[in-house]
This record gives sequence, structure tokens and C-alpha cells, in this order.
Amino acid sequence: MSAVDVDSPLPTPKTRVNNRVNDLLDAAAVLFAAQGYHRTTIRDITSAIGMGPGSSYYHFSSKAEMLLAVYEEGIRRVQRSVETALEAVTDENPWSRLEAALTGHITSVLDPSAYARTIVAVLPSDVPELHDEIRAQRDAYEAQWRAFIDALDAPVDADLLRVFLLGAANSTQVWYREGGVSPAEIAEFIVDILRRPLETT
Amino acid sequence: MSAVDVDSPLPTPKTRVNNRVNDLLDAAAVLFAAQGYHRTTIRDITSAIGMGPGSSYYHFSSKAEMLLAVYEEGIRRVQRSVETALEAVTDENPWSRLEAALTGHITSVLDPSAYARTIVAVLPSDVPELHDEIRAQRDAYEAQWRAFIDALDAPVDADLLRVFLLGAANSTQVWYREGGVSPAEIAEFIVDILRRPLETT
DNA sequence: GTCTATAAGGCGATAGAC
DNA sequence: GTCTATCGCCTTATAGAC
Repeated sequence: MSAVDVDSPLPTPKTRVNNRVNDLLDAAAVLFAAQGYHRTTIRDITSAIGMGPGSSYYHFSSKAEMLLAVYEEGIRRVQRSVETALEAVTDENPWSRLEAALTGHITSVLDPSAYARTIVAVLPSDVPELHDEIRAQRDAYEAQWRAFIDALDAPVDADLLRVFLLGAANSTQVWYREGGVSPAEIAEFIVDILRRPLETT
Repeated sequence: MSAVDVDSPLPTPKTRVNNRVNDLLDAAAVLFAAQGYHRTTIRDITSAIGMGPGSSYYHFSSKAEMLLAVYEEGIRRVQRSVETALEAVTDENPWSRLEAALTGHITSVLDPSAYARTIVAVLPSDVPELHDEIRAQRDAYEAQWRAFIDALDAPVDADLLRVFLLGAANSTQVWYREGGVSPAEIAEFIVDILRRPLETT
């Protein structure tokens, strides 16, 4: 036990390792979301964080494995975003709860951190080798939405309503521009046109 | 002038040329729509119609040019499909006309011939070199929809309603399965939830 | 118009030094 | 853990025969 050990404690290795992996995944998420899976190269990702192209293989054994890691984190984030939005709802009105869930979902799929953006931009059919895993995660998340729809007790096909709500919410990724309407306003708009009649007769 | 010329007339060259180009585009449309632009190779396309890989360059000078040709035909087809559906509408009710336009649009973006499917599956950001041209064609088509929305005279943001309707209609490509609800039923469902209040109080 | 052969470059992934 | 160098493969696109 020399004094040196006490004077210069090393940073905990785990923190440094994880930070580097996180840098890699952060860059991968942004590029996968913006360019898609196939147009994004390992070189794109590593050079974005000043890393050599071969180094990523210490952390992930393939490009597909990197995508899966980004995808799983994306699902986690959109789920957390929906939960957080729901916690802020005070009343028990299912329409209020639906609107909150939509706000959480839209906020997440537009998040510049891009993890959740990837789960919309990259479809199961884009990466056949991961098709089953990606599909399973999508389905698990979307299944949660059945509860929100069922709670409305609306006289319509619940499955159709679910795919339309999520389809409309995900389409924000194509047309949304910073500085326009907010995720909360988009969610409010969608819920409004469902609740109120639009026809003026 | 020998008798040979009369006995063996050549098929009109133009017909043969066009048929071959059309075969190429038909195969390209199916593959672009199913796999996306980057995962589809020239070899995939040409081998699908029993053609050598180099031969496509007699007709198109690059892969991007082939996509553009498919894209333009896709826009033409969805426009024609909407027009045809509108011609069948007898009354002047703008809601009936909206439902017909939606039916035409959805039918087209689900069409197995895949030309119109490509305009949904391939985004402008997928092919930066064609970004402006693709964007311009999308915008021109979507602009038509302003008329359908305005005619409703509904007390909502017309731009939001337009992107919501097209987003929901295009999302059918992700979840639609043959043998389930038809494009006409999907369109009816969408228009119904807009017109009628869904809340049961 | 289509063929075969091939050029030129980019890709994912590996190897071994440090 | 990251580097550099490189392998082997696949890609778009071209060239010249037929």
C-alpha cells in the first residue's frame, strides 16, 4: 500500500467503458434514424465519435447487433416517455389518458437523441436477420395501446383505431419541423377530432 | 425487295423496347417497395427478369434514374386511382368525396404492382441525389389534398388534418394483410371517426 | 439490346500491434 | 480498448463482343 494509490485513484473502469459504448450507440442512433440502416456504415458511426472503424467490434460483434442495442433502448425510452406523461394526468378520464400517452409517444419518436426515432425509421423488413426480434419488441410495445383504446369504450373496431393512432403519431417524423406545433398540440388535435364531430350540419 | 422481307415481317421495334423497359421497371418497383432502395441491387432487379446485370444501363444510366422512373409512375398511378374513385361518386357531399379519394389512395399504395407502394416506402432522405425531385413530386400530389380538406369546411387546422389523413392512410402499408378489411372499409372507418363523435357520454 | 468480363471502389469484419 | 492495416466480398458502372 503506497501513497500513490491514495493520491491518484483511478476512475471506476465501468464508468469509462459504458461511456464509450454509449457514445457509440448515441452516434449510431442518430445515423440510423436519419439515414436508415443500410445507408449508414460502421465507418460513419465510428468516425462521428473519433474512433477507428475496427474498434466498434470490441463492443459489438456486428452492425446488426449495434442496431438491436439501439432498438431496445428506443423501445425502453418511448415506454418510459409514455409512463411519465401518464403520471402527470390527474383525472381518470380515459380520453385524457389517451392524450397524455399520445403526447409521450410523439415526444419520444421526435426526440433528437434519436433512439426512439430509430424504431420508427427502421422497419423489421429492413433487417431480415433481426426481423423476429424487432417485430416482437414492436408488438410488445403496441400491445400496451390496446388498454388505452379499450378504456375509451368507443363503438368502433379497436384494432383499426390503434393502428391509425400509432400510424398518425409516427407519421409526424416525416413532416414535423422544429418551431411549429408541439407534440402536446398534435396529441390534442388527434384526440379532439376523435371526440368531437367534425361535420357542421 | 426480296420475298424474304414480306414473309418475315419484324415485330415493331418500339413495342419490344417498351416491353423490356416495362419488365425492368415492374421488377424494380416490386423490389424497391419490398426491400427499400439501398438493399435492392441492380443484380436483384435484372436477374428477376432473366437479364444480365450490365444490360439495365442501356435503358437507365444509373440505379437512381431507375428509381426516379418508378417513382414518377407511382405518382401517376395514385393520382389516376384517386381520380377514378372520385368519378364514381354521385353526390356532391365533400365527405363522400373525401372517402372516395381516400379509397383511391389506399388502394393504390397497397397495389401489388408496387409502383405507388414505392412512393411511400422510399423517402426523399433515402436518396439524397434525388431529394429535390422526389420531394417536389410528393408535394405536388399532396397539394391536391388541400382541396378535399378545404371543401369539408371543418373547424380545424387544415394542414394538420391533411398530414394526419395521409399519414394514417400510408401506414396501412405496415399492417395491412390480404383477406382482412378492404381499402374501401378502411377509408369508411377513417371518415366515420372524423364525422361522428366517438365519445359516449 | 443483351451478353460476358471486368474495372474501381466501398463494405463488414478480422488480425495483431500498442 | 483503441489503433492501423488489410482481407474477401459485393457493389455500381463500364467496355467491347455479338
